[in-house]
Amino acid sequence: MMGSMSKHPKYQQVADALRREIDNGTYGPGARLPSEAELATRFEASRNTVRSGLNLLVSQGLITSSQGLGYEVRKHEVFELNASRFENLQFPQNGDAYSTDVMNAGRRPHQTFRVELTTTTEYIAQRLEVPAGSRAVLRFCHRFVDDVPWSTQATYYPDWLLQEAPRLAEPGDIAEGTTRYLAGLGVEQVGYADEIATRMPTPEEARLLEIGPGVPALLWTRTGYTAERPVRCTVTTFRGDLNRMNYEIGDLSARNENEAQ
Amino acid sequence: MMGSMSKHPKYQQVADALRREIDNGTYGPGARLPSEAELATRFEASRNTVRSGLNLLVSQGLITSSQGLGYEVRKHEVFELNASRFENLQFPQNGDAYSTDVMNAGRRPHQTFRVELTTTTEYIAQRLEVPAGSRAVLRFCHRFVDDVPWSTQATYYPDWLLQEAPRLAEPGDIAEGTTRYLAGLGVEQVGYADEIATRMPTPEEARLLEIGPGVPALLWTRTGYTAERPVRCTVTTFRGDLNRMNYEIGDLSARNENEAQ
DNA sequence: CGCATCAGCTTGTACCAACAAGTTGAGCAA
DNA sequence: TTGCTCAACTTGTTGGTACAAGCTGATGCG
Repeated sequence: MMGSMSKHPKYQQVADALRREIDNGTYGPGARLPSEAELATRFEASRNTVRSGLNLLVSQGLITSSQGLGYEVRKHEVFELNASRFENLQFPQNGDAYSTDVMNAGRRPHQTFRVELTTTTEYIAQRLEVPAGSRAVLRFCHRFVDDVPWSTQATYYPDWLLQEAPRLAEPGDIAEGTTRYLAGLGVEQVGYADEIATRMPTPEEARLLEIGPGVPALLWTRTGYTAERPVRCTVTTFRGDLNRMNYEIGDLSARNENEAQ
Repeated sequence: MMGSMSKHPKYQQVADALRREIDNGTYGPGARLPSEAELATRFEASRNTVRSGLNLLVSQGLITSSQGLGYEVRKHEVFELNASRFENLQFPQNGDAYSTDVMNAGRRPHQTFRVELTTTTEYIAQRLEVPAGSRAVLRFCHRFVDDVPWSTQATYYPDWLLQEAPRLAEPGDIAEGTTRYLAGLGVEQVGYADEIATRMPTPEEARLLEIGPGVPALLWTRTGYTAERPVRCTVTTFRGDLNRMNYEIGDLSARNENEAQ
């Protein structure tokens, strides 16, 4: 402790020391860290300084804190999302694929659903190739796994499509699935463009998904096209710490059959 | 100011108020916020309380701070990454595709490169289907755009492959590209598995990519397979605020030809 | 035994003070 | 003019204090 000789600020030394001890297993996933008072003694720092260091680790997603309980090392439990799977399955607007996926993993799925008439943001309008602010139907889905918020999914359909497919604007599920419904009306999707982005969640997103500090959001935008033009744009928001997106490209069929055994 | 009646803590009210003003354009991208002292007066709070609020916005990636200068609203400049493009191009290990991409965008590319013999981490070993800790060649690339760090790319080749392809372990570029080199030796890639994840950067990543607080990292793992087994695993790390990953699935060829015009 | 209370731990919020360190522009000296 | 110094701003760091609020287990009453 004497000759640290470091020109780093003290709160950073605290954070670095704790990070090392978390990395090397001194404090494993789920373990409780010493209290602020104990750390203050150990590092010969004030409680405020120790708090600054801990705060750094919190905002880096390494630990969490709860009043009355203390700090504990975050444990990561990742849920794999296979984006390629939906290629043939069609997109699970009514949550069929989602529900079976979750139940197959031994979890309990739950979702809320609503439909509303809204106007397009710049972002959505650009992808649907309609004027910004034009009318659109939003079908919104809020999904939970074991009562833990998992994702929000917002699918926008452009105004012109509603003439051909009025049931899109009606509240409630479309039993056969929107993709099949649209295909039955001659609107057939031939391809997708996916965009994946990440950023810190907005307060609204943090509330809906119960995202704590230091955890980024993973945003998945899928725009579906017929041969002529885009027909839908889906923005799905995930908790970044609980999800990973997977794509398979090329011919891995032989491999996948192996893994299935 | 009088009847706020809010049970939210004061530092959160400060953060919320500033966030609203950033959202509604009072402070646009790049704008400078009032100083801590001014905000303290306006919100009738101490400097520390104002700092707590500002800190919240910093760790949410909404603003940045610099000593002596003040706080300013972060401006987002996104660089699109088209993952599907590499499907046919082969993976640009020597940076050819990267350099042309960047120069086409009117930017100046720059990269450093090194090769080293290392051992596999659990994560890499699992994807290469080799024992954890086994020997592997790491070809590491650090990329810049206009001298701003852009990405780090680490490609691992399993031990067994070095018997057939010794040049992988030699320092320096492989002129024709590693994929072509391997194909010439009969090691032909037939598919990829991509994984995309996000999390807050480690200090090491934050240093290499100059990632400030409140900005997540975007991790792209691509495992390349021959018909029999994995032959390489590439982990690319991006700044989450500067990059977006794009995939195209299905038949969008007609659309892409249109856009090219 | 069952259960409510409370002491004693934890973190959260809010304030004050002082000084360090980075930036900028005014103003002076060569 | 040019170039340097420095005052006056900015945020960064570190210490202190006090009280609020959440959690847990021990205590003791009924």
